Amino acid sequence: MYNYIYPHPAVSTDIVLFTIEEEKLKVLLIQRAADPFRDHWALPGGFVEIDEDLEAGALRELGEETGVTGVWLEQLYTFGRPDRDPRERVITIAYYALVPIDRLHVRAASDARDARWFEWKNLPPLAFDHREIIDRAHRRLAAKLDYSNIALQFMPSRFTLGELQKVYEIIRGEALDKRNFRKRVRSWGSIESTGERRNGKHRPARLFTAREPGRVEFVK
Amino acid sequence: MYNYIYPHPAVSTDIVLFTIEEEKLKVLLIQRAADPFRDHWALPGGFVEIDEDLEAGALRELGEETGVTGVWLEQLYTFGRPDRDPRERVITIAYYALVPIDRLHVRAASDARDARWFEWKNLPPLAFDHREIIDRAHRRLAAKLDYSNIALQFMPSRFTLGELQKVYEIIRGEALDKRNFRKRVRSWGSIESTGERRNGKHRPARLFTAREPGRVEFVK
DNA sequence: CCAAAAGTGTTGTTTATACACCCATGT
DNA sequence: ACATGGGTGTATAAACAACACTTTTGG
Repeated sequence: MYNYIYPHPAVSTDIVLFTIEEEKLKVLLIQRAADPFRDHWALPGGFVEIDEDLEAGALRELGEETGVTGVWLEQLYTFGRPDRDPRERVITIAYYALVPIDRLHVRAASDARDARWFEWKNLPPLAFDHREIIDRAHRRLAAKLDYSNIALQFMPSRFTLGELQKVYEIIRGEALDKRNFRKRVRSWGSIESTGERRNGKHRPARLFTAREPGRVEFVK
Repeated sequence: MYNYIYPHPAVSTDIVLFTIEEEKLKVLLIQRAADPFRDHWALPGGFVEIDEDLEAGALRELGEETGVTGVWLEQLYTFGRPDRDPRERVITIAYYALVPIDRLHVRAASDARDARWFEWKNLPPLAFDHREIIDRAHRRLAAKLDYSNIALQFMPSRFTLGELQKVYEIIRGEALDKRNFRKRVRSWGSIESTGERRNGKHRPARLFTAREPGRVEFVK
């Protein structure tokens, strides 16, 4: 039992984990096993331990609840409406993270009944204010496409320029010009050709790789 | 006395309040009257009340400690290193705020010995991780000058284009071209000429006013 | 009449956009 | 042979950057 002279809020982290699968932007949700909002879908997350850094807590919860580790993560916003949790005052520091197409080892675990990817365009009713959190994460992600190389976080270690363009088109919801797109990303200087080729059903495409895979930087 | 089964961190807000005075960018600091860091300078802020919205808490603390009210405010970042406060785990949601040159009614109050403006370039040693918070706020402010009309938050209700340009030059630390600057801000559409003129020591300047004074919006 | 800030357009450069055809492979 | 995505350059438009002189007031 822990005692305080003044009331303390609980503090949690929540993670909006995005990936791209089957040409759709998807968000990882877990099904709650306990009240409140039992059986509702919610963001992975949970209470911050008392000696744990916030980002470490977010990564730990993500790992425990979904088995996903080692992803790129950024603090999004802190949500603290007094009534956002019916149990007690809970302030949550929301993070968002991106996971490459090939790094999906999702399993349900701990206090989650189930963990599943949902299309961003077709989310179920969500617990708490998690819908608002996802909306804000999506706006941030879409904005960052314009001025950073964040999209590389969705790519496996080898990828084609066509695949990278597809990521943009899926998130932005509109087609882009192929030649202009290629000029743009190659001017970043943050990817390089491996010399290899991918054999698909058609003409083989050159494979590229990120020079600094974990690093998101501003580009123009 | 408040009891919890699991330990809860304390949660505070801190506010980086900027103004421009005597052609310098300044930050408001309070002198702590109590341990830890007694007599050190620190950001205004304090613990969030249990039923209080985060932004409301930040505004309340700002008012209590400095007498400043009704300013534009934006959430900056949440700082939560486990050892950032020697007393107990304290997670702080940092905000930054801008106050116009003419709206300074600063007084020390409540648990602050004193409240004073410090030049941003010449800050005293600060309590906690407040230096890091100020650095982040300054980076955000400088970045937002490029793609928003945030600088209008520094302006009184009537101002000249020369004064507005000065704000940019002070924060960016470099001179700007007058004609290009004027083209740029007038293309925003968010200021309008009042028809009045300001009589200074020299040729009178036209006075402008913000169309939506409290509103910060993206511009290109 | 001098000092000081206000006010005002044009030109060149860079950046962004629009646009169409041939290529290499698998079936 | 054909369907499919891969690969490439140029011309136009828009945005940005550089730049100098005249005006109006107070002292």
